[in-house]
Amino acid sequence: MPEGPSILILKEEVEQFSGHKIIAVSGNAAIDIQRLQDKKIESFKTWGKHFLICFDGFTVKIHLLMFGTYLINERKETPPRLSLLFSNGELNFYTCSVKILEGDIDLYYEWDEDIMNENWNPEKAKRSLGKVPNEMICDALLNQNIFSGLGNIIKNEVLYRCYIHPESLVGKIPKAKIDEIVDESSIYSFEFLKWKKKFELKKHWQAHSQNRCVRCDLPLLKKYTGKKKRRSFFCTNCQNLYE
DNA sequence: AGTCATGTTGACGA
DNA sequence: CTCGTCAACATGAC
Repeated sequence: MPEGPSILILKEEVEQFSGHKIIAVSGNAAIDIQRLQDKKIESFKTWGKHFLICFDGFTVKIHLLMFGTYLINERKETPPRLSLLFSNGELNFYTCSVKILEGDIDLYYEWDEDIMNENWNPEKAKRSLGKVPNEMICDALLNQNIFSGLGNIIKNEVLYRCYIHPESLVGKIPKAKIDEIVDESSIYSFEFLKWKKKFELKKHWQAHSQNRCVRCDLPLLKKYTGKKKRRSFFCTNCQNLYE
């Protein structure tokens, strides 16, 4: 379900509840959910794939992992992990991780690591990449403390766009190419967001889950790459391997 | 019907 | 102690 852009869509969809009081709370989340009863939501925030419900003094962190879903003003048959009722509607989360972060949320997150945050700092990402020269770029891109919000789809599309083989070592990739990858990670994420809203995301995939290179027409290779062993789709003809 | 996937954490052993 | 590996979680698309 979620990479960073999908979580931004979630945030947009629930803004109608920001500032509202929770008039009933239920669910099977492993936290003291009654604590949310009658509390007013100060704001919704996101840090990459983390969805944050901020209250006075604490924050509920929701991570949808691979299969998490949510419904607004609708319910499923299965019991919700967390269900919030407001005077103007309801918000239900299923099969997700729910945790509580105590105190000031700014102490938990470096907002400038989030590739879709208005304060995203690409120079910081480049510095962080400089510290992991022996990692494969496919792993480094998925590192949430360097590219918060970047997921496997974005990884594959960015590397394809930049002509970089996923198993390239970070320290061997020319600096200009590193800059391009860093910039493209944010650019592609916002295109992902735009296409996802129009329900036409998959139509625009050039590498992820694709069989053939649209540039040279050769078959794409599918391989579980790097320490993270996530699926990579790439063209060994068009994407350069730096090792 | 079995396989696989937009993800992360924690346990365990070398 | 640290590293790598693996299980666990859990749903829906094909």
